[in-house]
Amino acid sequence: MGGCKVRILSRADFERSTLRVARSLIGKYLVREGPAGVQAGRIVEVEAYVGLTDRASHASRGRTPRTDVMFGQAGVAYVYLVYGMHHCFNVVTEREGYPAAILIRAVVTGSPARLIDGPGRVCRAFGIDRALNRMDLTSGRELWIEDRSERVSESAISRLPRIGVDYAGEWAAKPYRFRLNGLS
DNA sequence: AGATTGATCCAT
DNA sequence: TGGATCAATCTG
Repeated sequence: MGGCKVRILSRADFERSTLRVARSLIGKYLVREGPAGVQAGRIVEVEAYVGLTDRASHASRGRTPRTDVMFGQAGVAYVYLVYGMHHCFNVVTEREGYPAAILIRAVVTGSPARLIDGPGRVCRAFGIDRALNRMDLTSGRELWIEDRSERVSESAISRLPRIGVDYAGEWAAKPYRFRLNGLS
């Protein structure tokens, strides 16, 4: 088939408004090149964490050893351990000095296709852990995101409140979660 | 609903 | 230095 271009997302793709990048990540592909070979998953759910004032964001309490990566260069991985057990994978966005990132919450992968629903499950399935924290996702090595020229219409995406951030007051209700409609 | 698990952060 | 907290998941 002609016209089916594949492009690895570049720094410039991530150096934009986090909400817009989050929206655009739906339908892109997370690709992991590891010891077990190459795996790819179609991204179907993400959450945006935007700036110092976003009380749901780890960065809302300032720049610390953990959140430092969120203040850094866009297109870099932010991977952390939550509840002592599960890893969560994020992509850093926006200009340097502005803390923001997008959590990858669900992908569809494999044949037959199966939904991997939940950030901890995504990391487990793709072998992502803190060893990949601060990795440059634009290098085309180990971990990156591909645009495979699949258009996803606005009407195919729901905007919902983020999960597990009830502590964040009014910020908990903001529709910063983007999910593809029609998933099981 | 309750247990799990350990890094992180801040106040004691 | 101690302890509350946590962007989750599994089992019942």
